[in-house]
Amino acid sequence: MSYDHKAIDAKWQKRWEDAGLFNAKDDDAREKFYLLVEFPYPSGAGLHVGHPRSYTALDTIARKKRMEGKNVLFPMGWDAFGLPAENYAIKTGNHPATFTQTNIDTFRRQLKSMGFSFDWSREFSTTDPAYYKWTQWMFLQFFKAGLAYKAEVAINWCPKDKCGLANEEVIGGACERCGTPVEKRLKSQWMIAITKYADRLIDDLATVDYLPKIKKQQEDWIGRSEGAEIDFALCHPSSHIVISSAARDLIDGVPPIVGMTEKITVFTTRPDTIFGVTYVVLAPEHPLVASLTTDEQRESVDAYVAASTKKTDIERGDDTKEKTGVFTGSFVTNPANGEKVPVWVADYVLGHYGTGAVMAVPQHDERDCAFAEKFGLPIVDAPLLSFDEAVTKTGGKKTVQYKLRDWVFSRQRYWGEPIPLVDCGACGWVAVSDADLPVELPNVEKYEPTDDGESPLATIDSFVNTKCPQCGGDAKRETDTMPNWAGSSWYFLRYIDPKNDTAFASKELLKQWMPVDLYNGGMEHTTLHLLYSRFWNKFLFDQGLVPTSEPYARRHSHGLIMSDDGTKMSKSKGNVVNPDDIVGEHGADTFRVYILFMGPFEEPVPWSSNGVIGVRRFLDRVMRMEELVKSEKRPEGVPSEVEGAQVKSPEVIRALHKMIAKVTKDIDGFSFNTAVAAMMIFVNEVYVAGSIDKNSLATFVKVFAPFAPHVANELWEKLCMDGFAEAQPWPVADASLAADDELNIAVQVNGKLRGTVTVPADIDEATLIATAKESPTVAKYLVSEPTRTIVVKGRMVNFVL
RNA sequence: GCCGGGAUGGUGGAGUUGGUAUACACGGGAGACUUAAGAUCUUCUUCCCGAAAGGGAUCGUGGGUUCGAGUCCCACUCCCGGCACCA
Repeated sequence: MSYDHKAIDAKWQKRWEDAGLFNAKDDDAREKFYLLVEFPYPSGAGLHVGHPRSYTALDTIARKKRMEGKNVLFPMGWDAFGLPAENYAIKTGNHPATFTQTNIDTFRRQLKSMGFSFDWSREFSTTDPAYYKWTQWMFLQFFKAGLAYKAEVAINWCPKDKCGLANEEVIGGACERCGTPVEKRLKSQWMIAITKYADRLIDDLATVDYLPKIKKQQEDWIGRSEGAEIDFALCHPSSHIVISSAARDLIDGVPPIVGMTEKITVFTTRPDTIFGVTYVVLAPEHPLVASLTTDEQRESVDAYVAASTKKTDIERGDDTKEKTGVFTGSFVTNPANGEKVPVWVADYVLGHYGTGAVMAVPQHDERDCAFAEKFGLPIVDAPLLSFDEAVTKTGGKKTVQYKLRDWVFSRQRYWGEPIPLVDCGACGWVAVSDADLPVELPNVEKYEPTDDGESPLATIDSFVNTKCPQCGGDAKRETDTMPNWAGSSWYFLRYIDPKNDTAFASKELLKQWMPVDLYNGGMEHTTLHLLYSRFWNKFLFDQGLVPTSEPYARRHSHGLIMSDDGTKMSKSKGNVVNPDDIVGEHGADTFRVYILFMGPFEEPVPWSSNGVIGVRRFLDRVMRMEELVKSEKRPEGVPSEVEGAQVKSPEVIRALHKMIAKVTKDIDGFSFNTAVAAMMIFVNEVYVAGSIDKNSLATFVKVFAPFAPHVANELWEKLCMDGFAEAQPWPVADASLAADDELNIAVQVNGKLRGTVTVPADIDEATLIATAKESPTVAKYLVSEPTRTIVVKGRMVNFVL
């Protein structure tokens, strides 16, 4: 017999919704628990089986937490700005909002069909003007605090998407979305000074409970290294050294040089190797390159710099290729020993890191060594100083450098939040006043970026031309939009107070609900969304707008669901599993339990259609347990007046309490696969016993409810119990009822298993040893008296001869 | 190259602070029920030898520590992820 999943799924989903069972309560004496899953981008393809892995796991936790008496906030919404909707709009001419709305409706229907206990009353989309009003408002707080600034920078440019990319969106030198190699392009962009928070973003990791690999990845991405800046004076400062301000601005991260420069400042983490310096290298972008180049060398240096700037990051980053470079003709003095060393230009030195100049120590650095060998530069074996000695001797200063760069916040696209700033000839960049927020996206005829790489908003005169909020004069709006990471950087705050139109959320409610107690998401967001949102929250905290410095108390992460052949599911390969098919054919609970059972939550696991069928069989078995209540045979000696259904089997009771203990522990430890196995073992025990009393079955149903809520409630109702299964308190295991009265003890001779003995659980050691010795399979190996006997309580006896 | 994480039956995976390796499930075999199929139930299923009793081997490879190692240590091979000329 197979249960009717379609009827049962629909019946309980409707009842939950009608009862508002999963809505979080704002004024509630119970302890709060805020669970968060990454809200999806509602793509046209619909929900992928990968999405629900995270949702199912946290839904199970949410349901258990409610049963444990917590006031649970478990919301869902839509991260809906982004390129796919825009590309669709470009192709079809339809507004991306229409497409997005259709997709949201599909996603919502799919999520509801799985019975997730989201609080749908708090749903919103980042594309709602009532939401992005506050995204814009927050951007203005960055702007007013001086953390948002416009800069002419060499940005990562994707020629296919015609769009600038943040450092974090470039994977191996290629566009994260389309894989096109990114180019460098000089562009005026809005930046946010995330680097100002670099130290806190690292140091505060000590205050949160993240998986170690997540912490590590964030630390490495921020890439703090401690070293020193050391000046190398020019040997022949000449009057032709003039630094144009334009040249200085070319370099991101290099502070403007004041006055005449007669030195090169390098950054090194190894000042102790200063005596081994045999040359100094400037990045091709370094502002001193032009002025340091002598007339004899000018032609070759100019050609080299021109060639380097044309290279993509992939070409330049290829460290397997031979090093290239060229001599400038100038020399500097080693401040430690007065030695004269040549200055070279080479693109293995990066313009954006440190000072864009390095002291080369071929003896201690592989790259310097390769370069020195290629160009015949000396390699000297010199004595080492201590770090501090070296800094003092060279007159250098200790500094810290980061790999993290400021966040490029401008996108030249349509489907994003407009940056709410206007450019006034008289006042410069001015914030749109709060009363005029949101700056809504205007309708455009063409959604494509312009050929010179401007946002399509630039073509809408009625949008662009405006008045300055400060002086009232003619001004022009910024036409760039925000990256799609903007809306997701603070969405966890909006769930707390989603309808508020006077603030992004009320302070009282923020204080009540923050921080997020448990946040689960993909590892791929560790250096993007997770870092951005931590930074964003820290900034709001500094502004006194949110109550906690860290947004997420705990961060966990799930593995990918792979195709059954172990490769990634992809549309092009046609091996994508549609959750609708599984839910339609086997029901929501089969889908949920399979997702949890298929493998360890943190690991990637292949999808198996057979595994799904196995889970469905299990659910059918669970549903049929009800028959075992009615058909129980009364054991010998039990008086007839005891109601048959209430006769308790000690084996079942013991199995029940073992199962409760195991499942409780496993949910808390994210071991959902073994929790499911524990419930299967219990059900198997019940079938072996051939009967179960009603109370025990009801207890099982409560434990089962967070995993398979539809089947659990149906069974709950069949047992004539009142209310919802998930409205019951979470069962507590009784250790005394779970304890075995007899134990199987392994008996070893010289560490080799030679037999087992079954003994009473409370046996004393001497009796146990005696029993073990007499065991027939063991006795024959005991050719002499043991020199040593090792007893592990409740487990084994080992005789050492 | 550097930094993480892995490697357990035909398959996905369990394996406590070092203490009966292979739980649970899939797949497969045999049987019951059925006109039959499916479903369900019973049962076997790490490998090798053996009719069985039993014995031997086994957690990527090779060493080590220990009464005892999947688990700890050393070296190596392969796989997955992250970073990648960051001085």
